[in-house]
Amino acid sequence: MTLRQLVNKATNKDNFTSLSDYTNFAKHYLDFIKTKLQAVIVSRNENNYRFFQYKKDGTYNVTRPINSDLMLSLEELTVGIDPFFELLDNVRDDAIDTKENRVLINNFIYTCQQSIGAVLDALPAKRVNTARKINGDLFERFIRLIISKAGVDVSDGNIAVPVKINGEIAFNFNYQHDLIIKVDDETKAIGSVKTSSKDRLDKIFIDKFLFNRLTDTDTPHFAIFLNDVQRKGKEGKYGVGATFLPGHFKGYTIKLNSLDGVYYFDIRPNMKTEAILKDHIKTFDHFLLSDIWKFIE
DNA sequence: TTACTCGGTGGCCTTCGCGA
DNA sequence: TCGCGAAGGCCACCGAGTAA
Repeated sequence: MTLRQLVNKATNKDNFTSLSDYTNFAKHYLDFIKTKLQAVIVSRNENNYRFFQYKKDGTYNVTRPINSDLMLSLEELTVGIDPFFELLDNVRDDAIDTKENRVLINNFIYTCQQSIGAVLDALPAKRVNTARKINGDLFERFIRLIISKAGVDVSDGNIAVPVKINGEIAFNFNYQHDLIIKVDDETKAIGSVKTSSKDRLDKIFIDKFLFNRLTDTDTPHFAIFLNDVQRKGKEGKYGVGATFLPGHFKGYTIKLNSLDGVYYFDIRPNMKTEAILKDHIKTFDHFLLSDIWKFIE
């Protein structure tokens, strides 16, 4: 596929309605980047990140940072497709829980999603906001498809919570949720899916606090993030900057309420070592192989 | 059909903190 | 005191949903 064809495909969300659509798109993109890039730029500050620069057909745009430790090659992705679908079908089987499968889950999903994001980075400057919106929506949809494939009833949508003043319903508080996990029509957990936590971390904590207070329930709330890095620097000096705010996370966790799960595909190093963070933040495989089943029990 | 609201993204800018 | 990188916040714009 040419870059133009990839961009045309990525900008139409109707092209992504099944898991196969995502894997096929990633295959085409990984095939493209093997030979048709202008350059691969290594991040100055964290060397495992790469930036792909397109040729003239992509107006020499430079992509978002791609974690080379997670991004699969075309060959690795192709070999991983059947095992990936098989493990989704048997995700509760103890035999599935191996180190290799956990790595496959995280890297496979990361690769498919970043393929879309990186293609959208080829859009001209005037369409960057379109690209951002589409990328976020497609990530949401991807995660819903994965959870659904694993056999869990999941949807998105609005939940209107009536707010009473002096015993009378005064107005409705509308929540738009990315993931609503249900069992027999009963909401068991609510999830947020975002490509990064940037500027939106606080809201997730506050949403849990208010929702449970208004509904007088203890509904679990969790969050799934793709990564928390963004490109920084100028031409020739590209690096990555973290967009995760550890102080805010710890503050809300300790002083408001902790979330019932926070999952990353591209987890930041400090999330694995810093107190409080390492107790509350895990990679996505933990969600799929264990935590989600606790929510629906 | 139109107007409006809400939630989504990542680049860019300012402020802060630390080391030389 | 200065310079640099990290941290934190602002912003523009888009798309979906909903009410009028």
